[in-house]
Amino acid sequence: MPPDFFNADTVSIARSLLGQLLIHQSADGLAAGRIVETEAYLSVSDLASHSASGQTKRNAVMFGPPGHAYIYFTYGMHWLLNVVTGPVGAGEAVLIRALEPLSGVGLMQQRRRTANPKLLCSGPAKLTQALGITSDQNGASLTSENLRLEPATSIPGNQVIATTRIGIARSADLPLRFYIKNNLFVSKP
DNA sequence: GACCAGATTGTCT
DNA sequence: GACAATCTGGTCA
Repeated sequence: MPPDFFNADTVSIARSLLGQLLIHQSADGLAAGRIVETEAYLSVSDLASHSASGQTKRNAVMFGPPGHAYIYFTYGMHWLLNVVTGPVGAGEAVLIRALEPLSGVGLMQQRRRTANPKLLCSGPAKLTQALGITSDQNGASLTSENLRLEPATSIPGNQVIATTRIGIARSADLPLRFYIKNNLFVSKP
């Protein structure tokens, strides 16, 4: 994606990331998929966002330059990948929640220990495992050679479902989750 | 398909 | 010391 793609309105970016490609080249090989589900996390008005209570060591990347990867660890075992958005210091990001596997499916199957294509990337922790993304990539640019977002398909507005986000308690009523209508690879319809 | 418990650890109060 | 932007495998239907 062009670098200024990320210095824009977070909700617009969450919508327009649908259909684009996420690619990770690791020592084990290349794995890539098409983004089919995202969630926007905003600034002070959004109590579910990690940035809501100010900057800490953990969420520092979220307040840094847009277009970088904010990756954090949760539930004692899962890595979640976010795209930092908006101007520097905004503290906003888009969580990548699901991919449709495209390349390196064999590698994904190996990493996920399942052959079922629907179980490879249909959730935020599943896709990081399938692509081999961990804290090693925290703060990395998403326009770099090894880890990047690439433009692919543009999804028409009438094919995008907007609904409430998953797994949060505060600001749970905001319609900030977006996914491609009727897509088989979303985490939950 | 729906519901539920257990896993497991970094981060912040 | 509590909790977490989740997943899996179990039970029951």
